[in-house]
Amino acid sequence: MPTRPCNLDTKLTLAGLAKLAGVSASTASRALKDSPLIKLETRLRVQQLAQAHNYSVNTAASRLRTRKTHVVAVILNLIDNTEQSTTDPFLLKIVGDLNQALNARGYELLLSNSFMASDDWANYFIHSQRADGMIVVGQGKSTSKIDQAAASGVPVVVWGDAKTQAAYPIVGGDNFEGCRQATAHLLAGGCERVLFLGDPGHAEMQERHRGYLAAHAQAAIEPASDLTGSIDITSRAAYDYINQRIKQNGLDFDGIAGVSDMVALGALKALKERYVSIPGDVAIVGYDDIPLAELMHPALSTVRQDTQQAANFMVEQLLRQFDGQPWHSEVVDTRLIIRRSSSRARA
Amino acid sequence: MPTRPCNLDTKLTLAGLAKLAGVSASTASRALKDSPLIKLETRLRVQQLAQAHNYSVNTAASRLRTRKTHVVAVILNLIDNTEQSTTDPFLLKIVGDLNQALNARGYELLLSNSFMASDDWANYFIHSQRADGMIVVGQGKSTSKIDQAAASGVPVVVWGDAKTQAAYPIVGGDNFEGCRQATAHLLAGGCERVLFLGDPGHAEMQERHRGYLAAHAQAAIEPASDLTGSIDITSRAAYDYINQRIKQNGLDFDGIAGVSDMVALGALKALKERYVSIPGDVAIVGYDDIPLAELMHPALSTVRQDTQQAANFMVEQLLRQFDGQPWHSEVVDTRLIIRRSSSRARA
DNA sequence: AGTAAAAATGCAAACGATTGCAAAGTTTTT
DNA sequence: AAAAACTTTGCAATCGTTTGCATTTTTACT
Repeated sequence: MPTRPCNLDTKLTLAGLAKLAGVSASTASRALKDSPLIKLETRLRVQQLAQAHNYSVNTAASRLRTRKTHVVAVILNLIDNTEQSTTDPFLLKIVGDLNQALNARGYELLLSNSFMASDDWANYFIHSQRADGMIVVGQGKSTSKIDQAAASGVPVVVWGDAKTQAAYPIVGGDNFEGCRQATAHLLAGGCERVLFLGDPGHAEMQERHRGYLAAHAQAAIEPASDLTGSIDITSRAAYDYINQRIKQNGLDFDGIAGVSDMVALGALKALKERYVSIPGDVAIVGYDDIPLAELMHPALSTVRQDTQQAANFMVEQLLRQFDGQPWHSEVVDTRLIIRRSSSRARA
Repeated sequence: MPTRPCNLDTKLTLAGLAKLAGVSASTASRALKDSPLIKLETRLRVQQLAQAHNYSVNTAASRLRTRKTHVVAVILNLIDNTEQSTTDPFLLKIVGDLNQALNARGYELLLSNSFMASDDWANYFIHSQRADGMIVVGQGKSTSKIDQAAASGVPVVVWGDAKTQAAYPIVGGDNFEGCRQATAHLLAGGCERVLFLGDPGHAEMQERHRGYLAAHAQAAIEPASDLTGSIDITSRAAYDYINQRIKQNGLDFDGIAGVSDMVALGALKALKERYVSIPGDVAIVGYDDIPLAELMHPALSTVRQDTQQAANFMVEQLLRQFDGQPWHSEVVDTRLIIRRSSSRARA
C-alpha cells in the first residue's frame, strides 16, 4: 500500500522568514509577538509573510530558550487494582473540562495516568521540561507521589477533597455536605436503613462517609455499622456486593447512598434483576451526575459537582503558582439533584 | 495562604552530570542511552550518578536537536453543534486506550479537539514540533482538515470507517457489517418496522445505514423511507425524536437500530416513560458497548468494537509512517452483543 | 543646522542535548 | 618494541528561538 513522502525538510525557519522580510531574526521574532519595539509596518509585513509561508515557531527551540512549555500534565490518579479509568465517565468529563480551561488560557494538555508515568512525577514531567505544572485528578488512596512532587517545589493542583490540608491547592466538591444532603434526603423519604456504598479508604470518599454519618446524627438515627459497604468504586463491585449481600442477609436495607453514579448504577441493576422496586423498596442516590444518570429508569438521583467551574479553578490555581502568587484550595458548587430513584412521595 | 518556592533553579544539566562523573558531556549522553561505544563501567557510573541526583534530560533541548518529540497529538474531531464530547463515553474510552498503546511504545499523548486547535493542523502540531504525528478520532462530517494535513505530508491516522479511501490509514470497526448484523438480528426477532436512528451525513454512520439497508434486502423486506430518523448523535436528540415521533405517529415501529449506545439509551428512556415494553413492543440495539449498556434494565444489546486492538493498530500505522514504511487501513473486530433489550424469544 | 532624545533594528550569546569525526588510550600482532 | 587494530573518550558544531545590550535611524527641539 501507499507511502507518503514527508516533505518536512523544507521547513521554514525564523531566520529564513527574517531574510524574506529583509530584517534580522531578532526583529522577526519580536514582530511575530507584536512587540511594540518594532515598527507597526514591519510587524505587519513579517506577520503576513509568516502567514503566507505557513511559518510556525519551533516550540522545541522556544521552550528550550524560554524555559516555559505552556503545557500542563494532567495525571489520572487511578486506583491500582480497579480499572476505574476506562469505566468512569466522570474522570473523563473532568479531563474534557480541563482541556477546555487550559486551552482558554493558552496551555496544552499532556494526558497521563498514574500507571504510566514514572514514579517521580516532578522529575519526569517538570524537570525534564515536558510540562510547566501538573494537575492530578483524584487523590487516590495515598497522596505520597503527589506530596513528594509538591515537596520538590513543582506547581501542582489536585482534584480531590478540598478540606484536606496539603502543601498544594485542592479543588473539589463539598463531599461531606454533598453526601450529607443525599443521605438526609433518603432519611427524610422514610428510609430507615441506608447503605453506604464506597471505599472510605479514599480521602474524598471518607468525607462522603462522614457526611453520611452526620445526616444520621442530625436525624437522631444510629447507623448500624453493617450498613457501610466498603467496595471498589466500580459498578461491577457494587453489583456483586448487592447480590452477595441479598443472598446472605436478604434485603436488609431500604436506601443506598452511592459514592459514584457508577456504583449506584451497579447496585440498581442488581436490585432490578431481583425485582426490588425502586424507589419503593429501596431508594437510591448516586454521585457525579454522569450523563446517563438521567437516562436511567428510574432516573437516578445524584449529587452534581460543577466540573467546569472546578476546571477553571484548578487552572487558575496552577497559573498562580507559576507566577509565585499565593494559592488556596477551593470548594466548587455541589448540588443534590433529586430524580425518580429516590422520590418516594408520588405526585 | 501559602506560597511555595520553586527551587528549580538548581536543575542539574547534562554537563553538570558529566562533570560529576568526570567525563565529557558527550560521553555522559551516550552512557545514559546505553551506547555500546562507552565502556560498561563508565556507563554504569554515569547512570547511577544520574539516578542519585535526579537527573533527567531536558526534552526541549533533546527535541530541538533530534527533531523528534515522541509525542502524538490526539485530536477529538467533534461535530460542531453537538456536545458529543463530554457526553459520549465511547470517545473517551478510545482516548484511554490510545494513551495506553502510545505509552507502551514510548510516546506521550497530547490531547486536543477540533474546536481548540487552529485549523491548520499540520502547521500547528507538526511543523511547530509539538508532536511527531497525529491521530484523529472521528471523521466528522467533513474530512477536509484531515485531508489537508495529510496532503502536506504529516503522519496521520484516523479512527473512522476503514473502507473509506483516503491518503491516510483509517482504523475502525466494520460499520456496515456491524449494523447489518444488528438489524438482521432485529428482523429475525420478528421486527417488521425497524427504525434507524443516527446521522447518515457522517461517514461511519452512513456505512451503518448501508448495513441496515442490506439486512433488509437480505430479509426481502422493503424498509420504508420514513424509518430513517436522522438526528444528532446524542441521547438528548434521540429522546426528543422518539417523543416527537410517537406523539405524531403513535408507535409506528417495533425495533430500533441506534447508531450509538447513547442514542439507543435516549430512545430507551423515552419509550420506558411511555410504558412501551422492551423488547416486547420495541426491540433495541445500540452501538459501542459502553460500560453502562449492560447496566441498563433491560441490558442493552449493542455492537462492540475492539477499541484496544484499534488503538494498537492506529499507533502502529502511525509509527510506520514515521519510518516511511507503507501503511494500510485496518478493520478491527466487531461483534454483536445480544442482551435483553432485543431478546424476544424468552428461554 | 546641530544636538539630544526617542524609536527601530541588529549582534551575539545563551538554552541543553546530540553526534560525526578526531584524538587519546589500550590491546594485539609481528 | 614498534606498528597495527581496536576501544574509549572528547571536541565542537548544531538544532531554532529569544533577549540584553549596542547600534543605527528617525524625530524633536533649540
